[in-house]
Amino acid sequence: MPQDKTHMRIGELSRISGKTSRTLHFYEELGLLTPASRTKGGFRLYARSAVLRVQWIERLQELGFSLQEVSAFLSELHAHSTGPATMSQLQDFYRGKIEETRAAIRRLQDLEAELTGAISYLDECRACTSETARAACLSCHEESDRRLPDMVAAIHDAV
Amino acid sequence: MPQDKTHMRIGELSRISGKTSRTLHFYEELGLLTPASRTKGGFRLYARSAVLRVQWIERLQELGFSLQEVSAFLSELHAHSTGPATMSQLQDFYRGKIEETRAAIRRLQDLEAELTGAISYLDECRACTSETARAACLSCHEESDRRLPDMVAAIHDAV
DNA sequence: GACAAACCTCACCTTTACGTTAGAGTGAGG
DNA sequence: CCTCACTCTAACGTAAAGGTGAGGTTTGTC
Repeated sequence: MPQDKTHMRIGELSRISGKTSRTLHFYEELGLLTPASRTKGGFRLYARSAVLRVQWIERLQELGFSLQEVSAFLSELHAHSTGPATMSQLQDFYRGKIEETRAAIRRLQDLEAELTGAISYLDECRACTSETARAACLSCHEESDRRLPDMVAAIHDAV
Repeated sequence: MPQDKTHMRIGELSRISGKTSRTLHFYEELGLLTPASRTKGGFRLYARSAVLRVQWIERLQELGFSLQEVSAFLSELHAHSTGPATMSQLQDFYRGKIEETRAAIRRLQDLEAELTGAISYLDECRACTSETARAACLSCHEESDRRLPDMVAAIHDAV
């Protein structure tokens, strides 16, 4: 067993974090994750906190950051960040993305509404297609107050 | 001027849809978009409804569909879809993704909350760092009831 | 010391959704 | 007919985020 409880090799970090070792190597290439040390033989030894770091990267990715962006931020941090400025920079970094995140949420909600609209339109549609031809179906709502949703319209000439 | 008002060449479709002509070519390669006809010289002529089609593709992409998936769906439609079944298939197609979309929204909302939490934590943090050293800052909330957010913790050992 | 499992460093492969020339042909106005 | 903007096909390039060996070394155990 690895005689050092405060450090782990890449396999363990991999198991804990759910990332492959290739991925961890890759993060290292990008400067996102550096092993605390190495064995004499060259094996990477990670601090326990590396797990946090990997999870952090994962979250940022889910927020739509690219690994490049994360790496750029970390460099910036190392470059001209003295003490408390770090926390301020972190805040700016997050503030920058939160509006984007909200916009993404709104966009998805709009799309969800469109989907729901199309589905319910098609529900009505189904009711009248059972005994009518498709050609009739395609216009069966024409006198209805319901407008043909774009999500359905785009398919009309498709078939 | 192109003497046919019901058709347009790729440039116009490109302008209207905001996609480059390369993109439209690409869609065609994937079977997502077919010109209604060609000029004798070989220029693509698109129907007006092509605009709808392109927008539809765009929406599906935003919903997380890959172009392959869209193309697969269209093939399926062409293959064994007779009349009204089409609309039913479209419905299934949409129903399949709506749960995923909702999950994506929830995920983003959670992340947004994490971001907000981190930002406000750092707000408090800033108040006390003005006259204390960074080392102190890093633990200045230790006795507080507020837990150190993961989004902040991961950065602690980074610098 | 021997062995297996884990690890190392290259270095090329994969997918997605296009971008980017290259070289040639087309269409409409003048 | 000329010209110029537009379009054609074909084919190679790109970026992101790893995957997949190859060939060799280290660790820890027996």
